[in-house]
Amino acid sequence: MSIRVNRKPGDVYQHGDLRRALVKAGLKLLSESGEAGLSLRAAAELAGVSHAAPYRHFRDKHALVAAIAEEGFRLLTQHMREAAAACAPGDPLGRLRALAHGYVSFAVRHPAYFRTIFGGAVCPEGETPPAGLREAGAEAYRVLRDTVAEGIAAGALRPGDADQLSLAAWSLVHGLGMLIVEGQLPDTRSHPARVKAVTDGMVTLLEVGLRRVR
Amino acid sequence: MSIRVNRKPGDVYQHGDLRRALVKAGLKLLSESGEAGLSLRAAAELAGVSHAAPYRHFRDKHALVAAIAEEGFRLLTQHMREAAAACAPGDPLGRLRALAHGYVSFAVRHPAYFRTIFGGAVCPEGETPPAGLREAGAEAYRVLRDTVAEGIAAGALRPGDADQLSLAAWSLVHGLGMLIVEGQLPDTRSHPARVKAVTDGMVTLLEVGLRRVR
DNA sequence: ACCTGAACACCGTTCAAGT
DNA sequence: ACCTGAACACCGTTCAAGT
Repeated sequence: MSIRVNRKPGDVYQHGDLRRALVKAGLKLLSESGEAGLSLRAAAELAGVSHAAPYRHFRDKHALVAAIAEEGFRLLTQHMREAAAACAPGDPLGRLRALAHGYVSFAVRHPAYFRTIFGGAVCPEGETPPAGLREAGAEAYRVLRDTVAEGIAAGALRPGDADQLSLAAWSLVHGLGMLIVEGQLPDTRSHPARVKAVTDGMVTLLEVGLRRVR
Repeated sequence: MSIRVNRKPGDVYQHGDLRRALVKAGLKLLSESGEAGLSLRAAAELAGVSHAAPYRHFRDKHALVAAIAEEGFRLLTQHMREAAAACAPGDPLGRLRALAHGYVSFAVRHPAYFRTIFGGAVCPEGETPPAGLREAGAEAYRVLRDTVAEGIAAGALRPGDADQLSLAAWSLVHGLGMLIVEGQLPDTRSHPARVKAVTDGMVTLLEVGLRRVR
């Protein structure tokens, strides 16, 4: 048996890392050409392999897209965490607001990632997304839920089921992000200031609604 | 000039109605095979014409999908109206709740329509959906906004900007519908009772938040 | 074990040609 | 004016064959 050590100039991935290289290529394709530009063959070409090679690592295109979406979801979670980190500790309402801004601003800044994460290409229609992607989603949800629970415990939020409040908050920012990205809110499309204002207004509404009445 | 009166057995559309026949074929494909089954060629075949014929009526596939989405949006609006009609007049809060249930239940019952209406296939990425689809969206929004305005005027809802409240309500139900349809809420996927319960809880939360404090 | 190249069925789009 | 049929470039997927 021989292990190839020298790679040809065209090779852009390390031996054994084709899977990772394909995911990275997919993210690049999404950034540069949008969802329409994401094809299995283009990802293979970017990774420097034949169009059939990806099938060694992914059962079908859905599986590749799901892996790309999982990576995108972790970027979204990181984006939310960073937005919240700028906030003073012990201020769950401010943290909630920061998470909301982080979520919506990620959607606006990376529309192709956002669409892919929550799009139907991730698995056959009618099926549930694969475990890795669901776990990435659960991680993002946990960040939100922890903040909501903290807010309830601190008495800043109206007492209630933390999951119900969290799901409502998620639906709110997710719906807003989707409507903006899909062009249903023409005023906000590519008007960052308008996006921020609309998000702010909506978060204020959420806060007013969820705040504990004193 | 001659007008063809007799159609061959394979013809399924009236002369001059190919456009309508293609939209109808598209809706059928969506219902039966989902988004993946919606192709220009399949729609043409269902309508009984060659794969090149649609280009007489639609500039490209985006234009056909947009026309199908417009029709789907009008079905969604009708679904909302019917849900609200079962409600006592002069009860804006109940009407708002009915609209929310109508919106989410349409998403669950017609996931392929819902995905297509708000999906990226409706126009090239980065562009705004065509006028017809935007008007269909504006019509649905008006139904919601009128109810919100009525609620404010009647003193049932907290005073405020009707557009801001309406956008928040739309985002909430849209986000919930999307998360369910895309399989992000595994508990609700194909569990109608659970969907109803979750929607109900969220609408209650919305009501509590928006209700005028007495 | 991992990848290649040919092959297949499908797709969107264009265009000369037919009526 | 409206549609057809061939053609082109692309796609996902499979499979025998190579190392």
